[in-house]
Amino acid sequence: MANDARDKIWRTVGRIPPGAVATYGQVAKESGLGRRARMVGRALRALPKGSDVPWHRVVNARGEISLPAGSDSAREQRNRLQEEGVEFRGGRIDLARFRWRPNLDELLWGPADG
DNA sequence: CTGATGACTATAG
DNA sequence: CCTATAGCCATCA
Repeated sequence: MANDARDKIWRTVGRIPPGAVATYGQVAKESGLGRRARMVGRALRALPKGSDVPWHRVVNARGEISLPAGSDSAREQRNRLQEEGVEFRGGRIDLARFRWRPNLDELLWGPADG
């Protein structure tokens, strides 16, 4: 169905470990969607209310929360990230330190064996 | 159908 | 740091 891309995105976001963040473009690429970064935002917006998907671990390419400043969702995202140990400096996250590296997961945990 | 919008990004100046 | 431009594409008016 037309929600294939959305499901892929949700699965990819679900793989982001606590304390790490990924960018929209990164999620798109990891999901095999190329440059459709906007689709990622669209998919996250469509998340059901009680979803387990860690949507808060997705930020824009500048390491900032891309939700409307001051919105409940933006505050929730920031709170959750800070609870996980992600640091904000001047409203930004240092992607060099907190960016999710799927490759590193494979190196440490193995490609798919779990 | 057209045109604007948006939880985006890369590049150029 | 900023703005402008171009690419991307589902969704809405």
